[in-house]
Amino acid sequence: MDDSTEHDDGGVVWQFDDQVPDEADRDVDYQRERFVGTRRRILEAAARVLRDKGYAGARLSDIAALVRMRTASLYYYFESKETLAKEVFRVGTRTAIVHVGHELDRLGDDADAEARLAAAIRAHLHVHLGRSGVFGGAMIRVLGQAPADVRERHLVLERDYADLWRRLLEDAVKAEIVRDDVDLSALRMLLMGSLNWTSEWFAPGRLTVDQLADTAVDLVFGGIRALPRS
Amino acid sequence: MDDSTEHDDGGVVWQFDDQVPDEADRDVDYQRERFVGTRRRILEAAARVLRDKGYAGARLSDIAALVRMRTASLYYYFESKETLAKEVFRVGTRTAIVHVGHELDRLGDDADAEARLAAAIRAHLHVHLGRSGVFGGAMIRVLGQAPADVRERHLVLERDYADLWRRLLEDAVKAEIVRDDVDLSALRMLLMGSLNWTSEWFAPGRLTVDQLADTAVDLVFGGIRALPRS
DNA sequence: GTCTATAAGAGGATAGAC
DNA sequence: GTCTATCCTCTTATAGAC
Repeated sequence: MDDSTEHDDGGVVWQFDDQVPDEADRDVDYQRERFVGTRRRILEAAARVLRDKGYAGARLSDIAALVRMRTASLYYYFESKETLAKEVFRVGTRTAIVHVGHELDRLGDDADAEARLAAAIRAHLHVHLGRSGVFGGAMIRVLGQAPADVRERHLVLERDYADLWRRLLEDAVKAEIVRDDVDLSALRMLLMGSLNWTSEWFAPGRLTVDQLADTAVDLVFGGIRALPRS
Repeated sequence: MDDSTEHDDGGVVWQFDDQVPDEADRDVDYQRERFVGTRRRILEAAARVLRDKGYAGARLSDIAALVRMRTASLYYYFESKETLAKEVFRVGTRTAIVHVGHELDRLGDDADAEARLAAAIRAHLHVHLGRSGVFGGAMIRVLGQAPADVRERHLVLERDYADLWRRLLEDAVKAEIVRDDVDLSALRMLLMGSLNWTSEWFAPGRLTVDQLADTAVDLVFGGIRALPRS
């Protein structure tokens, strides 16, 4: 087991990347777990506050209050607000990459391009709308207004995720599952928009996440036009 | 002519709502125009800064700098940061409502439901991606993190715009243009997400706004699936 | 690990000159 | 109308006790 651990969330496993400070004396597992656990609670609180208040509006005191701490105590876990935010964004994107990748692996390589694309759509929605969807929501809403430093460093990861989707779509075009007469980048971004925006409006109730995912897959592939009577 | 004036923007007419302070002595048209013009330049600068920095991160000094003023001078036009932001959001939504409505009127009532829906999609994209698309971008990105007061007051307008789309879609379902086997709210929000998200990634270049709009209409109606060889 | 106390600076807002 | 000067509050971050 490497230094990345798991936080189960209805199938979605959030990709924290728990780094214990080097200098600290943590040869006792219990201490390590405690440290890591608190660090995560802070990250989750930070994600929530970032999403709701924006980057500048997210006060460390709000985050601290959510985990019942004083502001100053946060500095035991993160060196600055910037570091904390960077980590929230990293968790958001890395989780999406890993979870979508995982679901694709589960399908196996012999699954057809349509099944793979559908699985990716479902997985992406589960990441964004699951119990810990705050990370996705925070990233989507706030990344664009974070300091240039934070944003630029994150572009690398973002590109990885974009590449994943680009490949999925290219494969689907080659397999003649997806039409080849439209700009594939535009198609991809229109699709991502549709999925990402769900975190702005969806709340389980009339529809479950699974039902929404079914609807999305259905509409994405078939469009909204009524089929002619047969 | 009422107190709402026009700012041409490639077909999209931004709906400013220029209110001259009551107390002021503005019987000279020239003075009024000057006041209104400056007010708009401030609103546009505010929209840009809000979009790029978020609500809390948008400094009045940034906005003032864009219009080459000192921060204090802004208070001659707006009583607070909140008032200014409220007005930016109002311009964003009102413009969308008016412009989409206008384009629908141009079609006339005898246009079929598909043409009307397509026109609305195109109009929405033009509002968000036109030269003054900052207003739409600002609203979409920032409304969710604005103070509760600002947000709640804006919900009324938002609802008007949502109703417009709801009606368009319901009509299209009745006309058997749009399928009736999926949750119409989900369909509407997936569509809006797709369109709204464009302001996060689209830049005219490989595609023009018109070409993107064509692609979007095409994909929304027909979906991404390749048609079987005929 | 978490706290209290406090330094250091930023940013919204007001007063009043020009 | 726009400016300079200033007030006041809030927020990040550090120091050091427990």
